[in-house]
Amino acid sequence: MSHMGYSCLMALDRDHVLRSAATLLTRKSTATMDEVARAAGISRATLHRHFAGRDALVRALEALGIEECEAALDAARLDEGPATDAVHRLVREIEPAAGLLAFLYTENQLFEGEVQNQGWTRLDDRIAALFRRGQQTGEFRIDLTPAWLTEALYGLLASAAWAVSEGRVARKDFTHMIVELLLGGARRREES
Amino acid sequence: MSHMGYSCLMALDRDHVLRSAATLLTRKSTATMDEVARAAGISRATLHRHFAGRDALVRALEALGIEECEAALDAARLDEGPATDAVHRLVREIEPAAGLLAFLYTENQLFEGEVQNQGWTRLDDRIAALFRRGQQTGEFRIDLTPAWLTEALYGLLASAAWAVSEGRVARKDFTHMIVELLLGGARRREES
DNA sequence: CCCATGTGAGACATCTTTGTCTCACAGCGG
DNA sequence: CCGCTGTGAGACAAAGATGTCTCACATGGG
Repeated sequence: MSHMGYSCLMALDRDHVLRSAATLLTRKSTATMDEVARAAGISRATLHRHFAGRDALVRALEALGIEECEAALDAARLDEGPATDAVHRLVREIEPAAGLLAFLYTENQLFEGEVQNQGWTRLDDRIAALFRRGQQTGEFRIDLTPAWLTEALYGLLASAAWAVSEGRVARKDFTHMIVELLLGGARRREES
Repeated sequence: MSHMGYSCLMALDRDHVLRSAATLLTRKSTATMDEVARAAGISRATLHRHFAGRDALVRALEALGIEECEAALDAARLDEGPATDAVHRLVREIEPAAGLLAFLYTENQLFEGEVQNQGWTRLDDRIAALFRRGQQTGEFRIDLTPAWLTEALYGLLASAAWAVSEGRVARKDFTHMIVELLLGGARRREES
């Protein structure tokens, strides 16, 4: 059966292409289809055989980003233990996807009018639920809304991804910087 | 003298065009020159008479953004009083420019290779200096570098600007949300 | 009134990107 | 060896944005 060989190879290639595209577009969000193809080591024709067009590619990247985020959220076990620890696990798990996430986050600013991908709202809800849980257990303050904390998390992830890629901060500090700022803020804690 | 009438009108128009463009590009960063012109109530030809091309327009917007930030930093008197209060004043003063800033912040991610506008590094330095001062006075923790805090401030400003423009958070909470998260974090303070 | 200046409308060529198509070639299985 | 499949290279037209130019018009000052 040629079908099996076909679909397997295509699937592998498709995933490889997708990840190459993610890496490239993370750095240069305006990269052309030709550049994307070149970065994946294939020709533009073959790239078009995988993804009908640029829109399809971006939507596939969106699906990949959502998928990786969902996986990160699952791995972080947001429902278990103190919300504080859950946030820490979340950031640690989501770090590898931060670059892609930053690309999609800014990309989505253009889709203002269009339909919001259901996957994002689902992610938003899961993350916001974590913050809400932290508020209910008394770990988090209640004057900052879960929606804002979720948005802020995205912003910090994007900022940190860019800052790391430009060498302004060390990659190894990624999780620590985000978690500490998000949870603890810049103000020095009083010794208790 | 036709020169005076000319330059005065042009200067007024130019500023008006620039602010219209800022408003539009803040919402839709890929707006076309024609849309920019239409938004400013002028024709594409006239827009071209003010700004040689799209690059020139973006660079003028960059200059405007830098100028407004500098003004905000001046108005915030970063050197006076507790650093905590200075951060608060800074965010309050910079709020009107947050949308433009968000546009330029993401736009700058594309200029990775090119020369970094000296104006940005100057702003970065002034803001980082504020955080460093706060660390020296013992107000701020020292395990978060001034560079990261500066970057995080940009990220939070952009996130908040987008969240407000999409109605996910209330505009009146803008300053409070950013300042409280940046300084205090999400974790609830122990009652002292 | 007349003219200079700035403007709007639109035509136009150019450039870039995109999407489609064709053709030749390499690899692999039968 | 033959044929099938996927690929690369390139040509091609279409679309969109940009930059330039011309021309008619309005307006305001001399």
